[in-house]
Amino acid sequence: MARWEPDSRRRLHEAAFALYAERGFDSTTVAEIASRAGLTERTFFRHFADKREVLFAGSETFQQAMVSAVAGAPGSAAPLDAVAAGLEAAAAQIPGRELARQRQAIIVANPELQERELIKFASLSDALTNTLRDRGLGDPAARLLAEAGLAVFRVAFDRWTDADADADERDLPALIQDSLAELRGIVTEDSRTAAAR
Amino acid sequence: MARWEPDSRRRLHEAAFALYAERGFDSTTVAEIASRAGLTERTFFRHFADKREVLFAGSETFQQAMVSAVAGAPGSAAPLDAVAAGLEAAAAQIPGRELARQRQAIIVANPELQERELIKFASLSDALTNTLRDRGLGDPAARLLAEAGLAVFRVAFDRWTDADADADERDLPALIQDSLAELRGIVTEDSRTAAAR
DNA sequence: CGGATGATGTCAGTTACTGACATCACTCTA
DNA sequence: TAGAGTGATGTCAGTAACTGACATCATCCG
Repeated sequence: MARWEPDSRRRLHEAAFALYAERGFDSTTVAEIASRAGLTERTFFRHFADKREVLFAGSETFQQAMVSAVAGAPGSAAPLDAVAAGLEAAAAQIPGRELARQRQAIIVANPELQERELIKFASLSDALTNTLRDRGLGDPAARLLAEAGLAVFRVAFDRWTDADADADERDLPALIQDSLAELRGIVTEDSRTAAAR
Repeated sequence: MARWEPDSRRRLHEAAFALYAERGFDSTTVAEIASRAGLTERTFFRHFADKREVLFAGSETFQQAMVSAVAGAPGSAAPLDAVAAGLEAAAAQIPGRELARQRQAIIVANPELQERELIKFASLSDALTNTLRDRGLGDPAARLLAEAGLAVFRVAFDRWTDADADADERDLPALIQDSLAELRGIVTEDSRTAAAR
């Protein structure tokens, strides 16, 4: 028999997520999380930098998927199409809608968690900007496109999680395409029409 | 003689700022701040919600100045001009360049402080979006303009603080105008020119 | 003159997080 | 195959952010 059960990190993650969902983030102590996972508090902090980081565990993978897809898009592809590929690749990293919904509910209920989410998005934006620069984009264009792309993702993601659970809704990739089409519409639209909005 | 020295909050603010600048944010304890201000730790937390909030003390005033100026711009003014007025009014709230520089140095050295700054900007963005909606702007337009306006502010502010201290540089309002002009240029530019950047 | 007020002090407690060291199944090597 | 490493975990003590409850006492107001 192994000295330790093998999946400490996964068990900690599941325990934390469940407790945050049940009692709320603030009312959950790290000691309780560790205890439910059959481990100690000290071990929790060996796997996660802090109490918040549990909810952002997949973020490196997420960022990596996005960046790789953008970098790997054909050189002939338009910048916005490369970004679209990145968004879809990132979306594929997200597990299931119900989990995403629960996670989002935990985050919006707590300002500290919103702060953490904001800095994760900022890091994503930086990485995406650099990747677009590597594709030959100029300085303001790369940053603007990165920000716009992430805005598209956020809009699509919010629609996906806000959708009524009972209705069988469109999936995330489809919503990303929709949102992207809206962005194209707004940007392409001539200025007289835009001013009338 | 008064029972308490009158400016507790100001003294705490000055003490905290000085210590953060000298030793860094992490290496400063609230007990030290309170002690330098001639007060107790408990009193610190009566004036500031947490250790970070000291560095964002003016943010409500800042936001108020910006929102008021945008709301008070003549109804005939173009949305972007109303935003420009807001940015200048907000800039007027900023004390001096040397203080701003020191503050920025403290913040960029610490991720927790960057998180806090991000959420302050998010709040600013929400307020600005709502104000623009009140002026009759549509839904995606208001948000986009708010974000673009704040981006302009950030660019101008960074230039202002990064400028060599010895050279007598342009002031913040002038840099805001410059940055705004660049935004107008990028947005107005026809798409063939933009693609070549 | 006396009670209400409000900013501060005091104190005890909780909890996130850290560093140092011990443990012990497993593995690799001589 | 013995014995030295390795690595994930446990144990323990400590620091510091933050909170709640209650005391104090100059000032203000009736």
